[in-house]
Amino acid sequence: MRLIVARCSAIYEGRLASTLTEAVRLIMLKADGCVAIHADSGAYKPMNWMNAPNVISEEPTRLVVTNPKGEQLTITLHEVIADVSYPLDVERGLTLDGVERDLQLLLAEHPDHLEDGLRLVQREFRTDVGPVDLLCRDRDGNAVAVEIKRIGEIDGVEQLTRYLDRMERDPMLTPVRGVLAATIVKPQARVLAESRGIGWREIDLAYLRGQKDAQPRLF
Amino acid sequence: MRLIVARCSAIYEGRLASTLTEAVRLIMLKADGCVAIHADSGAYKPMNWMNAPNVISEEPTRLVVTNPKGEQLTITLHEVIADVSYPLDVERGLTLDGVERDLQLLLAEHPDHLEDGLRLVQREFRTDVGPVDLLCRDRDGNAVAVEIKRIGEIDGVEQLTRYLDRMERDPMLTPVRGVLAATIVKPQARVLAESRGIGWREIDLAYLRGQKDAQPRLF
DNA sequence: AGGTGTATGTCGCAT
DNA sequence: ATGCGACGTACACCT
Repeated sequence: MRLIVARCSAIYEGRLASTLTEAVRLIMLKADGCVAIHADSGAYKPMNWMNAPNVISEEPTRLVVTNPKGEQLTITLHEVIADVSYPLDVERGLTLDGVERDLQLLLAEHPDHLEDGLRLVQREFRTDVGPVDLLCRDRDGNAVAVEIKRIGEIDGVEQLTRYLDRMERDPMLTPVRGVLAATIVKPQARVLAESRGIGWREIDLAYLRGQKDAQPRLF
Repeated sequence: MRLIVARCSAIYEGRLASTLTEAVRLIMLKADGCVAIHADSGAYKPMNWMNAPNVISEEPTRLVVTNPKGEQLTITLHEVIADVSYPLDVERGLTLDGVERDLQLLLAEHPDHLEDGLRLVQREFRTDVGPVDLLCRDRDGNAVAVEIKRIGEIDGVEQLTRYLDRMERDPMLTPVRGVLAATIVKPQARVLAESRGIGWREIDLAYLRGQKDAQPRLF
């Protein structure tokens, strides 16, 4: 990891064009060839950046970064204030918990949390427009397709609509109902879902976890 | 901008939970209170981060970052290799060129570039499933909904279809035609649009810009 | 390599 | 603040 603090300007030309006027900023050059120009605000997004792989050409007052797609970032160094390098460890240590996959596994274990009497048939049921998160049967034996999102938005309703459209054509499945399940279902997604006869349900992740923890003790 | 290179571990608890095992990484502390932990790969995304505003509590071997939403990042410092600070300039210098907003403003000024006799009624016309980029009337006085994209893909057709579906129900608007406008309209988007009776049009951004520059000289 | 779906997305702009 | 759409989205995973 090489860190350059410099008064610099920059031009990016690629998917769009941008110019960055002269100011003191941090330039990060990572071991994999990534380059990022950071200002003193905004943790996530650099002012300009180039993802690996890149070819970096270093001249006395310029850094020219080019990638195979033909995008180019040209950094002009007007005054270098610091230029230091440190070897960092190769990364392997990040684990996440609480993403959509976790929701899916929990609901697969407790489909009745969505609707009384619901039974799981298959997780990741394949259609030719993509996999449905959960295929279930309700208490009457009718098919129910469940689309799971961390946050339920219009996209999720569209996705589920495409699945339902395909599944309705399968005589083994039709009629199929759809349910959008998410920790939060946004208002516009509710409106769209309802207008299409699709159900929606907000999931209490903590409660579901409680169920999971409690279950083994019951037997 | 404070830069700490340290052998560290971290725990994030917020929208989800994550743990980061011990390794040498860069910790960025920005002037606005943002914090990011960067590994030596991936220009864009830190391993962990906290966006402003934050409260940062510094102890001898720990940094605890808390935001008003209750999210928390706890960084344990096992060995500090470097800890330096630099004052950076306040940022003001980034300009972009060629994005959707430009297209929208230009087409709002020159709706007739889309179709002869087209007049603008409203930009960002609101429906309950989101705003339509341009609401226009054609030479016969019928409503035309225009969805603008930099690159026209299937998503744009889906979006416009949703708007049209809602707008058709409004007696003040119906019948409504749809037009997808983009600098490039991809083949699949053309096919889907046509199959739904939606028009599409490729926009010459340079020509539109010329129009804009030329216009004042005409009067 | 290209397409699809997720994201602690972030960011800007609207109500 | 919340809602919503765009983004040089990035990124992982699949065919």
